Amino acid sequence: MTYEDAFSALGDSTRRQVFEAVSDRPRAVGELAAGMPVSRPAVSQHLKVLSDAGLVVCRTEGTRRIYAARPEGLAELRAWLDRYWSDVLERYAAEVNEEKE
Amino acid sequence: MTYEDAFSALGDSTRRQVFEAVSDRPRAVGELAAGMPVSRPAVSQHLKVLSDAGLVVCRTEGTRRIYAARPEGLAELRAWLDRYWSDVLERYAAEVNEEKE
DNA sequence: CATCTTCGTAAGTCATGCCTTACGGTAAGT
DNA sequence: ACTTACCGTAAGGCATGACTTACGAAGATG
Repeated sequence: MTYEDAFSALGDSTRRQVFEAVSDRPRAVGELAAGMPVSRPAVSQHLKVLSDAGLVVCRTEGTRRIYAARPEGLAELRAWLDRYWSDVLERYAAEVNEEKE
Repeated sequence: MTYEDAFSALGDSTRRQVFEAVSDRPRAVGELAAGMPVSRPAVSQHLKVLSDAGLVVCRTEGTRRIYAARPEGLAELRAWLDRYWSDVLERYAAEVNEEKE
């Protein structure tokens, strides 16, 4: 939902791995778990966190759940980071100027 | 150092708060701890993590350690996110096209 | 209808890491 | 030199959360 949720969600290494896998292309839960060192339920739980953070979406296909990356989720994070980055640069420049006086 | 370190570091809520405080303007450790609900050593430990991740830098001023945000750290994260975002968009567009066939 | 596949959730275990108190070290002031 | 201010680190307690196994639900298959 917010950039904070995105940071918290992507803060975990395994969860980043899951997110990168579904970013490559949409995948089912079992397919994701097959390429990872953790169990399928663990992947399911990670997907729930990513979903709550608005980073992935899910569609049902028979008995399978296909998860895909949600571009808007990354966009929020990107927007925040862009604004924050320019703020930091501004204040950084101001600091350097003060230093010179 | 890498974008992964940045994500891990900013994944914690308290640490984000510390980082945002030093982004506003450079501050000493005690000054940071004064405006936060945790102890000074806790802030010190968070600053170490942020420093290892390349997100903050430190200069000594008498007995005080002044911490400041490091723009390059955010830049790395931003660069990764930009590239990653465009990749996701590409693949997302490709998915939509396949869906239409 | 029976079975198999695929998955989410519950319950419990266990490790990660966040926080605290205690201590030592360096620099400035008197 | 002694005291004070400021900080990093060590050690330990403790909560959060990541992981596992077990179970039940929903759809496909025969």
